[in-house]
Formats: sequence, C-alpha cells, structure tokens
Amino acid sequence: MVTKENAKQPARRGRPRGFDTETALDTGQRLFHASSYDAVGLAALTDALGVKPPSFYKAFGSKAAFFSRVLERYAQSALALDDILQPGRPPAQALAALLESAARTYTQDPEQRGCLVLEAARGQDGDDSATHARRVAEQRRNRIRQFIARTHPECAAAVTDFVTSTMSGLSASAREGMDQTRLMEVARIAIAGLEKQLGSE
Amino acid sequence: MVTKENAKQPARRGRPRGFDTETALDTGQRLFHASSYDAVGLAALTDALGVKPPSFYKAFGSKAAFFSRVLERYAQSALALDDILQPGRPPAQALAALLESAARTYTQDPEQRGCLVLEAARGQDGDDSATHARRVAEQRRNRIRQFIARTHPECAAAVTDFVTSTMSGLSASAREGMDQTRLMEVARIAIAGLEKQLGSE
DNA sequence: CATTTTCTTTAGTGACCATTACAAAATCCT
DNA sequence: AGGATTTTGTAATGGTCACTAAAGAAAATG
Repeated sequence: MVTKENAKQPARRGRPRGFDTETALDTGQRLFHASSYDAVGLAALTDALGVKPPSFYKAFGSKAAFFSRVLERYAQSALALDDILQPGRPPAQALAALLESAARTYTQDPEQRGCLVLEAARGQDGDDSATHARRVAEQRRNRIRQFIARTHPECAAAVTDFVTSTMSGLSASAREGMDQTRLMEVARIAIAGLEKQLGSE
Repeated sequence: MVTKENAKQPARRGRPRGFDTETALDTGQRLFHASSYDAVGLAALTDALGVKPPSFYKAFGSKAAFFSRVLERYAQSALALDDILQPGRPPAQALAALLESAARTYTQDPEQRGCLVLEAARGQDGDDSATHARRVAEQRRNRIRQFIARTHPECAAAVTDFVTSTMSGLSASAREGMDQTRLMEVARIAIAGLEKQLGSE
C-alpha cells in the first residue's frame, strides 16, 4: 500500500483548493449558530466564505453535508461531557455542573446563543439537517443516561428526561435573550429539583 | 348610526363567501400545530381549506395575518391561565398545576404536540409570525410574573424565568416525541425545584 | 511541451414560495 | 331587468432557494 499517501497531505494532483476547509467550517458554524440552518442561505454562506457555489459543492457535497460536519465539530468542542460526567463523581453534583455549564455556555457569546445542536434538532421532521442534529442529540442523551444509571438505575430515564428537557429550555431561553445571570438562576432552581430526586450528596 | 348593521350579519351585498372563516382558522391551527408555520405552504393550506389562494387572501390578507389570528385563537383556548393562576391560590401549588397542565396538554394529541405559541416563537428574528408569537408569549409571561409577585415579589422574576424556561423545555421535549408519562415526570422534578424556592405550602 | 487532474468562474437551472391580475359568477339594491 | 358589489377560479408573477453545466485556470505527471 504505497499508492495512498497520508490523507492530510495536500500534495495531490490538479489545481489546489483556494480556501481552507477547516476555516470554512468554523465560519459556517458561526453563521449557523448566530441564526439557523434555514436562515443562512447558500448565497450568504458562500459570500461569507469568499467562495463561489461550485467550489463549495466540490468541497462539501451539499449544504446539508456541510452542516453535518459543522455539527460534529460543534458537538466535540462545546460542553465536553467527558470532563463533566466523570465516573465516580456524585451524579447530583455532576448534573448540576452540566446544567450550570449549559447556562454559561449558552449565554457566553451574544452572537452564539443557545445550543447549535438542540436548536437545529427542532427543524422539520423530514429535514436532513434536523435529522442529523437529532442523532447527535440522541448520542449525548445516551451518555448522560448511562452516567446516571451507574448509580441510580431506577430513575436514570426520568432524570435524563429532566436534564435534556431543561437543557432545551435553557437553550430556548438563551435564544430569546435571557442573559447569563438569569439563566444561571433558572439552572439553580432546576438543580434543586434534581437534588431532591437524587439526594444532594 | 343606523347605517352600520351588526358585523356578524352575513347579509351583506355581493357574492357571499363560499367557506366559513372560523372553520378555516380551526383547520389552519391544526395544520400549523402539527408541523410549523414555515412547513405549511400556502398550497397545502388552501388545499386543506378547500379554498383557492385569491379567496384566502380576500378573507385574511396574508398568510402571516391568518397565522396571527390562529395564534390569538389558540392562546385563548389552550392552557387558560385564569383558571390555574387564581389569586389567593398558593403559588407553589398553582405553578405546579401550570407545569402539569402543560405536560398534559403538550402530549394530549400526538398530532398537536408542544405549544403552538412557544414553537412559533422560535422562528427567525425578522419573521412576522415569530414576532407575533413572541408578543403573545410575552403577555402570558407577564401574567405569570404578576401572579407570583403578589406573594413573592423578591423572587418573582427568577421564578417566572424558571417556569417559562421549563415550559419551553416541555414543549420541545413533547415535539421530539416524549410521551405523556415521561413529560409528567419531568414536570414533577421541576416542581420539586419550585417548591424548594417558594416553600411548598 | 502536452496531457491529465482538479478546482474556479460565469451564468444559469428548475423548483417552490407567497402573492396577485383578470375576468367570470353570485348576490343585493333600485 | 340592470347596475353595484363582493367572491370566485384560472393562470400567472416575481423572488428566493439549493444546486449545476460548461469552460477556463492552476497544479502534477509524462
């Protein structure tokens, strides 16, 4: 297998790409997060990237495929569950930290309010972008549930439902303009409910 | 003033309208609630009404204006705040009833999941339908806040934020397919948080 | 230099959207 | 009956959308 060089090597044949795809994904993430998948048309997107539509399609295939890559990128960078839901950490404490992190993250940048994944997941049922967002959201949901089930298997489902539902509410509220102070208060009251359910240790 | 008869009298001059506008609003509400404002195109809407576009526009002016009337209609019929937030009722109890009613209502009909107003309020900022939905949501928010402020003026803002945020979460979860049993459990945990904040009396 | 490969550019494609011009039809008033 | 008035159906309007056909341009290969 000497034929195939490292995929990262741009030393391929033909005219080289005139833009950086990672930078493009960053820019796309910023645009989609600021408004929404539907609100960012291909014209606005390619204008912001400094790239004409055919180049965009050569590089990414479709707007939906581009968005999928943006979502994966975002899911890895934002709200790292591994850091928060460490095995052995008391669930009430870990989930409190999760909700507080969400409240903080969702209001950190006024141009990037709420959660990109959760907001995109609310698109229409048949929509490709919404379907992919829901898949990402479901994966994160499962990780939360498994973390809870280690210590509280009997109420893992209900608590997971509460946490994900609360995060959806936090994201929606952030989008509607609720600032960080207010959103942290909302998280605090939700955490009180969690502690009652799980025991506050 | 004998010139102007009762506005409800259809005994006007010219060709009579071939359909009932109230029935049309009902049908529109059902369609919009089942998917969304954007997802229901004018073709689908007029097909369902059995009405051609020009008749629709003569009667309602525009799709956005039609939707506004649907929203008003819905806000009056669903989740009557006057019944739930009765003055004198202990706030923890009243707000618990509000969240439980929301969880129940949002999952009652699988074709009408979530809250029409809250979901429509998540549309794009410049959008006419989203703007109107946010106005309706804001009015309901104010009524909740005033109810809380009667007994708990010091934390009325925070509790209102929590209740509205939780309702947004419930609506989103209902839309994603969470059933009534699960949503009621979510409401129950949220109510525990509320009681800790307000005192459970 | 010529060929091959890949990207970029220009300029459009058809599909769908909300909305409407126009004229025929149905009703009331005189 | 003969206007006056309002709603109807037919058929189109312009606008925006994601997407692309075709040809030119930049690189590696022979």
